[in-house]
Amino acid sequence: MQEDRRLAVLRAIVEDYVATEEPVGSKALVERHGLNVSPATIRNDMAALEEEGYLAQPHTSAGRVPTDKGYRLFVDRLTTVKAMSAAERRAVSTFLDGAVDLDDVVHRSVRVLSQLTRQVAVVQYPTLSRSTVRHIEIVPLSPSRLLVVLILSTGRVEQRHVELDHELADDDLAALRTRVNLTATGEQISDAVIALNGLVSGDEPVPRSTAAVVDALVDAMSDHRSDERIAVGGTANLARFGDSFDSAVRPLLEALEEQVVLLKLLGEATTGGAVTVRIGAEGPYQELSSTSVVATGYGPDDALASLGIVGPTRMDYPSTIAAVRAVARYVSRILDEG
Amino acid sequence: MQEDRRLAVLRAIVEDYVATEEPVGSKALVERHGLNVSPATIRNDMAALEEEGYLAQPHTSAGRVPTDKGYRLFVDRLTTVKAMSAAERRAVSTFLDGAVDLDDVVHRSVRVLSQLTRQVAVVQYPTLSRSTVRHIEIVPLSPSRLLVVLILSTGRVEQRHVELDHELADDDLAALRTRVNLTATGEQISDAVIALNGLVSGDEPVPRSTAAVVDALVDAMSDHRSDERIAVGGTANLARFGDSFDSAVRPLLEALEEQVVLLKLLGEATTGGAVTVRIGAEGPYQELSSTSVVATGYGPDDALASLGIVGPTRMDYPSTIAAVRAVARYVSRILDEG
DNA sequence: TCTGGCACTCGGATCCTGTGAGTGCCAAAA
DNA sequence: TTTTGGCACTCACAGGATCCGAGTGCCAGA
Repeated sequence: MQEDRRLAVLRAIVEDYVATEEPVGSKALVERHGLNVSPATIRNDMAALEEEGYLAQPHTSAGRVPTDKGYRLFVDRLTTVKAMSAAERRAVSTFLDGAVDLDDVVHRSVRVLSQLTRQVAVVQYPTLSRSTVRHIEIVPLSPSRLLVVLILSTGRVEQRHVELDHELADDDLAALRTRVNLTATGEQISDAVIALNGLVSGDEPVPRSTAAVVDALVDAMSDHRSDERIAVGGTANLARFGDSFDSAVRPLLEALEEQVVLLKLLGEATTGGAVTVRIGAEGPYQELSSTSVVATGYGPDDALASLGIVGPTRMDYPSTIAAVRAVARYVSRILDEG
Repeated sequence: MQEDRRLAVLRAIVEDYVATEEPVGSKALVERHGLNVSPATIRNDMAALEEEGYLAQPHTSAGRVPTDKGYRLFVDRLTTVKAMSAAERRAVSTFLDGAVDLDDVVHRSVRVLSQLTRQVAVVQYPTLSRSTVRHIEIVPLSPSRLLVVLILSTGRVEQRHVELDHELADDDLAALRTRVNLTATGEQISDAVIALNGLVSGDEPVPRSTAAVVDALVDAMSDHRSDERIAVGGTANLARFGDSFDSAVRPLLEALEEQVVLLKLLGEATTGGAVTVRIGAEGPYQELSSTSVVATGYGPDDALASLGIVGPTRMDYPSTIAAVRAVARYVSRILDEG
């Protein structure tokens, strides 16, 4: 019985604190929410919640503020999913539908996500490893110089230059093109790498040009650098941090520069289909103790790559989660169609 | 005679202020620089410089601070170009030489530029209009669906989907591929657009598939959206702004989100070969009155696109200019070779 | 034209104080 | 056992007063 009320108090505190950005006291709480008890009762509850670690006091004579643990409980048990308005949903879909290619999809997603949440948005480009090969093109730049272009199912394009130590006739080039396409087209990257390597590892020797082209392709397919590509947007929203600039914004700006860190933050999200929330110091990054990450996977099985937002622990989790989920769904759908 | 000394005083003040970030007074000035006159003399000079608008006082009993006009004079007449150290030059060249494709070149440039200058770096992707067509590829995705890939001399790749209202035989596809390549390959974008349009505007009717493919190509070639692509890096350096967060960092973060604004800032630079410096409120953007832009063109004739940095008016102009120029040169060279 | 001297200014640091929001605790009521 | 009203207490913060010193402007003399 009181347990229920205590949770209600916690929820109310989280909501108020997110809205006002100020520690919330017992009196204000009873007034703003329809709690039919006196402030003193609330004080007892708050003391209990603080005892259990869900609340904290900035200083003795101030209101309470949720701790990471408090937010965690709020997110896990007290959140009623806040659906986006029809207008918002329409905005997302029309904006994303206008995209012409993969780059455009990613950039538009980052943009719409940062505008919806008013936070810093991060979108990872589709991972190479989950793509299939759509087509391989070999373009002669000069008699002994080739451009190898790898087109993936996700719309991603990788290119590599190949220098030959001998000239290659047009016929041979065409044959090579046909051969690699027959070998790799339609395959998953991992399988394509194996199949291509099979081409050159047989008993009989292969032309050096074939070996060079296959090398370039395998290199492009195993290029983890491009797995790490990321788009960031909405950094202007960092200006709303206002206070705690040095302690909060600086490390965040640094993290945003370090793609590896970002990927790790997002990475936790790709497991499972749901939206993942990392609150404050829950992750491995001490410096980001006052920021939360809301992220999820997208694409087939939500496993193609991740997207999400980074913001202060003090954020509106219900709406943010809804926005992240919605954008992920639309992006998945678009990639599926395109 | 005194004129010379006054300029020396201005230079000294700019240098000291950039180094210490504090208004500089007459006494400190004579001590730090080997000026063989008394503080009182310097005070007279400073008063004169203030009269002429090169200096300002934050408040009555404080030292002097350069005005925009003061920085301008410093940059235009008092700057001895500060060459980069051999180590720095080597770092730039080895780092940039490691790039594998255009994206990589741009990202690495942004990175090295922001690290050298410790400012926010901005690099514009090579403009479409200055590129030539390297190759056009047409890939059948299904009997009535094509992927058109446009490969440009700068290494840029654009792709478009084409839906046909009829099926296209392989032979026809090959013929079409040959035809558009013969028409456009090697041409400047502007000429290629004209030539391609010529293909379909003759008296005799052309197959609808040809028209559709040409449409897609022309669309990709006239896509100004991709002219607006930009890479930004080193935002973490904004943290060093420290004071004046709201007045300086917020508008800057907003500007960095708005590619149009950024392009305009950089855009002034592409004219002429030299490094352009915009100081404080010299540009059209009131909000950026406490930031300067140091930029230059790169590529053939320095006209392919722009790169540069954005930072506080109080910055080390000589080194910054040297760094921007050096990076632009290396990037130009790499694009030329690649 | 430069210099030393001198009075003056004023931002910023430091300390003090009053105020009020908010707390914890206790005894009485429910 | 839980809730409530009362009451003393704490403490951040704003406002005011004071002091300090870096730096200036000006002037008379070198």
